[in-house]
Amino acid sequence: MAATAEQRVGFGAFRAEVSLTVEDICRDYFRENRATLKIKKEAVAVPNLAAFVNATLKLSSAVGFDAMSLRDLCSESGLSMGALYAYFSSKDELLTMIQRQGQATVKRILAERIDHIRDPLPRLRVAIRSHLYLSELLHQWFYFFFMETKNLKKQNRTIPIESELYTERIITDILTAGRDEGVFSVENIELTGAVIKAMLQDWYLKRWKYSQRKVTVDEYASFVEGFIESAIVRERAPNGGERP
Amino acid sequence: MAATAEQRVGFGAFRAEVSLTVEDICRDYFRENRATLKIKKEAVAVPNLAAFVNATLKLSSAVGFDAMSLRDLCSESGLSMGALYAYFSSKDELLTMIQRQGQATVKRILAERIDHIRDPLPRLRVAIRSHLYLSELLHQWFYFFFMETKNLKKQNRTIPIESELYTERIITDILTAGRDEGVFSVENIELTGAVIKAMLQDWYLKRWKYSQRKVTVDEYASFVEGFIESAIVRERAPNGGERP
DNA sequence: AAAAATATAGCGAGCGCTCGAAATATTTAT
DNA sequence: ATAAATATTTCGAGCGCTCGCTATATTTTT
Repeated sequence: MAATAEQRVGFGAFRAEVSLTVEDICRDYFRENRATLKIKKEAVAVPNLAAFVNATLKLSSAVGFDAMSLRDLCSESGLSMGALYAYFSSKDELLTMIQRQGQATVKRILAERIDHIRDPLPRLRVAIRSHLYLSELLHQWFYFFFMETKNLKKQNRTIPIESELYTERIITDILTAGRDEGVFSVENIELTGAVIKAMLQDWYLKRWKYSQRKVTVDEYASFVEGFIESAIVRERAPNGGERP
Repeated sequence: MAATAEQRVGFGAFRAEVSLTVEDICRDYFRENRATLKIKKEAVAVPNLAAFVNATLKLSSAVGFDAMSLRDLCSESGLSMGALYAYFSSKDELLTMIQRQGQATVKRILAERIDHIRDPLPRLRVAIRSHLYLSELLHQWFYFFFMETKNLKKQNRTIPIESELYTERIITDILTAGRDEGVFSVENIELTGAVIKAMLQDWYLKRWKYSQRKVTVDEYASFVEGFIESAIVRERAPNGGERP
């Protein structure tokens, strides 16, 4: 019961509320692409898609997408080469699917989380926490986005760039609103947004470091919040960095 | 004359003072490994090593080290497969050489730059600027360090990890000294060091973004300095963020 | 029995790497 | 000084292997 209660705040609450699995993301993909997919039955397709995606994320985080062979991928998935090519017409399509579905999911959830919050300070806090929590929940996806961008074909190169700028834009829009309302003191909004983004990214790029030091995502989130606020918040209330 | 004068401060001055070329780094490598290298004459070996290293950095920043074929590497270098294997016994040895020599060079220059500065605030400033300037000067090397770590064999995996922690340690040691002397107000030194490192890293990981926005390394350095100091410096002098 | 899904053997291409010969530079002999 | 002998460096075609991918046979579902 104590454990359940603890999960009602911070990352635990976030995880419970969004309840997002790889299968969910694959189901979206299946339903959006029913027409063109060779495999017709959802009950068969979705678990198999999830198996391929999970195996891809696992193997390519170990050796990189390029170095991952499709034979290894199939044996990790428990399926065959033939099955793989019934779902994806090429290795590149597999890569593109993971990129597109992942980015779209992240974008959707981020928007859902902050849309209803108006005041700049709480909005900034939720944006920061949501990004960190999402990257914790979908750690392998985030790592994949960053590391495998260079393997994308030209037509898809813009997706991760847009995604990077989209997230940064969320931050800078909040900073602008906060400055206009007089609650933030920000000299250079563009660069402030960039370094906030860098801090958020470090959480999934250096996971080995933080998990070795036993830093939790909630600790990191609180720290980053405090660090940013001490640099940009005009007047701090006595408990400015805390929430009830 | 005006251009020369401008180079006396910031990155221009740094570049002039350290005057570091790829050939210099290759010369170090040649002299340290004279005994085991097949090619004996320095005047022959050093330019050819530099040609291979330059070509490797260029091609692998475009497609990744793994995807770079040795045939492409040779034609980019203007030398043959046979020549390549007279200098490196395997593709992996080429990778290891670039990692080791690069990291050692960075470590050496960083130490040279800060060793003589005692007071925490100026020491922190020089550490931050030196790291940013070095990553600007050796941009391809830094990018290579980060992106190609996963391709290293297990025996060399510890090198980039040590290097990451070494740089972070330089920062956290300064923070600790500054706190002890009462000039810094830092609650969590470990995490503060980690996010400072993240900001330094962003400069070479997102070069496309900053060059597109026409942000210079000196502008970025000044901003990061100011951002960090507004979060950790106890009392700021009226011109606390500026230098004469 | 027909349709849908999966399994497997095999293809051409491109990979890292090797090796004997060719080219070049240096030393020795006359 | 010149030629011969030797040492050093460079070359590139070819080897074995694994890759992404496919054609076809087999199994499972309806």
